[in-house]
Amino acid sequence: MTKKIQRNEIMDKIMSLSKRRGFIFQSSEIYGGMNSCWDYGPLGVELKRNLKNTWWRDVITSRSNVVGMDAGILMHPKVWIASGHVENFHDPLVDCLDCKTRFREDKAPHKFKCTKCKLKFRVEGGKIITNKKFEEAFDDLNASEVGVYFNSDCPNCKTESSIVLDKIGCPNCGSPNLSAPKQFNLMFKTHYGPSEDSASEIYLRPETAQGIFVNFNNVANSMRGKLPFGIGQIGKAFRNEITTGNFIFRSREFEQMEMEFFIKDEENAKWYDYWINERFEWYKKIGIKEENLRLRKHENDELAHYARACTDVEYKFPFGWSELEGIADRRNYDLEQHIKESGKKLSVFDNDTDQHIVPSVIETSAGVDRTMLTILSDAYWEDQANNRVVLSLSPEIAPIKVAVFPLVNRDNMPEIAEKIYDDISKNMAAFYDKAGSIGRRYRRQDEAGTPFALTVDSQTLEDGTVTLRERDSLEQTRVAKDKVVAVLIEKIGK
RNA sequence: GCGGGUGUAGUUCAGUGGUAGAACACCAGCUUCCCAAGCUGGAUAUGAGGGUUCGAUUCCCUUCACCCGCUCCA
Repeated sequence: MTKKIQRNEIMDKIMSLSKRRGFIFQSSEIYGGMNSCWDYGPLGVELKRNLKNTWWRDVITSRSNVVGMDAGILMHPKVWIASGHVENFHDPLVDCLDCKTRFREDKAPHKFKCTKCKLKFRVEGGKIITNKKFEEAFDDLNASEVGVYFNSDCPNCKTESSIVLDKIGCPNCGSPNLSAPKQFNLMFKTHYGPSEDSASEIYLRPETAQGIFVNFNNVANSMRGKLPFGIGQIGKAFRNEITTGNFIFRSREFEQMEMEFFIKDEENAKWYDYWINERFEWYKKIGIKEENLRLRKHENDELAHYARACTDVEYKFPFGWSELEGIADRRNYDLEQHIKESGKKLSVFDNDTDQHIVPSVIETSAGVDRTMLTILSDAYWEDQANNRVVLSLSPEIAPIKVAVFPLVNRDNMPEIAEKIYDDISKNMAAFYDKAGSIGRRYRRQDEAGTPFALTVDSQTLEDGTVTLRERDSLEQTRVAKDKVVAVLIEKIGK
């Protein structure tokens, strides 16, 4: 109980800080807001850009065998037929009319019977289970649509509307009193063309990955790709989620950082392990505390049908452990699907075997916004001893690297400080502030996550050194003002 | 979408069927030689729409948003 209250408090504090300091605002706030849509403010956008740049550098440009690309959000409708999203990207949900819980219909055990003949069967996990005597009766029925059996005709004796629910059902209260299942398609539809009636209906992409797969030949040819090689991409994706929430954790418009690493199928285990490790280490590298990170391997029953294996990087959010990134062994499912649908060859020539092969793929799929929330939650702390709120962002991703202050607004200190600020801001994101007491200005920057502050004081007038103050330790050292850029660059470590 | 809770300033909260208040934050000035000090002044709010009423921020209805749960995933 107390735990729950504490959790909410931390999320509330992060949300409030995000707004106060200009990290994240609610979308369209002056019109009452948009359900789980969020905008990034001045500090948020810098943090996000730094995050994406770090990913781009560490996954793409620092590797000789990975390249980037940027596909459009709008794609040919057939892409989503091939990928399986049109057919599979929806959830049939049922409401219990008694206890009001909603659940996926195929997750609840259903038992049906015919009121005339002796037919009884149950539907569990998308499969019809019956005794052998009645097996043939079910040839034409689709086991995944449990709802169709309510009041349906008996497939055995053909009596009309004779099938009733025998036993159910609601995984929560056990009641058989359920609503008809509703289908929720999770893809955003829109019209491609200015006139709605003549325009074709297309989708906003629900993931960035397919933009990579459909460009496989283009990229492989232009970069002369030899296995193994990867293609990465950062971009927006859209899903009409049934439930959203937890601040920016799950929203309908979100940004992904995805990389498809194409390999020979027999090397799948090696590269799968390799990327799990790489990606896990990356989160530590951007400053996330190791004790708040873990890997979770998917059980066989939660794997997508095409996936051989999947492991999530999870973070311990204030609301609990949740997924940040999935590393999946997708075999060559996606390329094969596009080969089938488009009729084009999507393969590379393997010199070892003198054959064209359709490579398998290890996918790393990370959520930008989730990582943002991770960074903010992980960096947030309250320094009781010094009565301050601090975001301990790593210098590399901090929106502002250094703040420059005159200790007091006289004796030429503001002018000297402004000059230092001008020099620094040519090299990195800096911030100049002369308003209020020095302590207040330090506090403001602590909340913004600025790792360093430089203060011009009376000693500066004498010997040309300034105070360098570190955010987390509050330690102060003196640095010659013409060396600050070099010192800072070294401390930021880029 | 369903159930429960909540909407008052930038934030966190008071309060009232009759002029809406505080703290912190913010802005300007003074003061100030290193960690939210002080003084003076200032700007800013009842989520939206409708109803009842002489009068609604308060009561009622609708709607929107946020939080928690169900569920799902990046």
